[in-house]
Amino acid sequence: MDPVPMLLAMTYRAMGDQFHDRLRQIGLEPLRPAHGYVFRFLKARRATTVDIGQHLGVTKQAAAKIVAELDEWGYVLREPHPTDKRAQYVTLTTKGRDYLKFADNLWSDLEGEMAEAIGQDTFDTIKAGLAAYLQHVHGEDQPGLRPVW
Amino acid sequence: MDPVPMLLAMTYRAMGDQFHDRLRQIGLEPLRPAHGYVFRFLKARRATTVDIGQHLGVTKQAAAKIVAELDEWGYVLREPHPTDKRAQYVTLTTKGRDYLKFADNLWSDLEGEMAEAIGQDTFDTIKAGLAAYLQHVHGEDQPGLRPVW
DNA sequence: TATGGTTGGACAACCTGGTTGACTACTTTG
DNA sequence: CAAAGTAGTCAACCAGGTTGTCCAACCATA
Repeated sequence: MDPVPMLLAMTYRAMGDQFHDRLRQIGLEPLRPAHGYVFRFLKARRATTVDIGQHLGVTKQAAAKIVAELDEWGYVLREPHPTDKRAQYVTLTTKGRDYLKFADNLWSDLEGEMAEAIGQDTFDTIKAGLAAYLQHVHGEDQPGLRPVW
Repeated sequence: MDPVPMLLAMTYRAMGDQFHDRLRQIGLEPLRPAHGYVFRFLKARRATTVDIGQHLGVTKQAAAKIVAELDEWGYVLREPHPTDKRAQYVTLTTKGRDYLKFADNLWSDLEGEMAEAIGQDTFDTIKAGLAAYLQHVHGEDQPGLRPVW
């Protein structure tokens, strides 16, 4: 039997490919995973480019490129920070929120299909088990590990 | 709760980081995941560069680069194909087999720690569940999806 | 058995998503 | 109020892939 990380990677790819294909079928431009992470992050909080880089675990320069793309495509916009003249808050536009909502629905469809294929109990155990493991290794704090230069 | 693919990715990264760190601690050069895939593939069969690319899901050119590295570092060697003068079989050296053995032990250590953290039953269910899901989406054949130009 | 299509491998140019490094403008702190 | 730290940008570079092209060898078939 393959070691768990290989199973994780293969499952991730299998689900990701399906996600991608269905977005394309519907004619929605398939953004990259990092964009999804950003949307999900911005949904819950106001954040600067540096915050986003921190969360993604990449440098602020890399984060800036991603934000610039999303801005250009109309998914986010940058507004001046109320108190810090250097900084900008990045916020989701309506287009961004709609995309996220759509993607979330699609993810739950795919999760549903997975649950159907392997059994709801098994599915639930997987989800809870992985979450518990992450809790165990990371404690409370989110992954963002690497320094943000 | 995060959608399953995010959990998969985060767990993958968490385990991978630990794997990487421990290899470094021991002073073994940490190869990239792709190299591990190649070792595991070569353990079971004799294969050409094209076969490897097929299995990794990358172009034969990309596969050739990886094989060239592994050759240079002494983990594999290329021998003439017995019947096809164009082709070469790529085979693991002793160094390659030792590395794989060591890595496999490390993986099972990490799996053991995961099982301890979340419970053996849960761990077993995750492993079997993911395997079942992959079986369901891919059928018998391994992932190698993209065309090998 | 000659021939035309296919395949393994190599070389080169290029693309993408990241990195480091340096710099400016602003903020925070001692 | 000076010194250290931080948000953001620009630019150069790097790694790991991609296309595109080619040659030599293979294979099917007429």
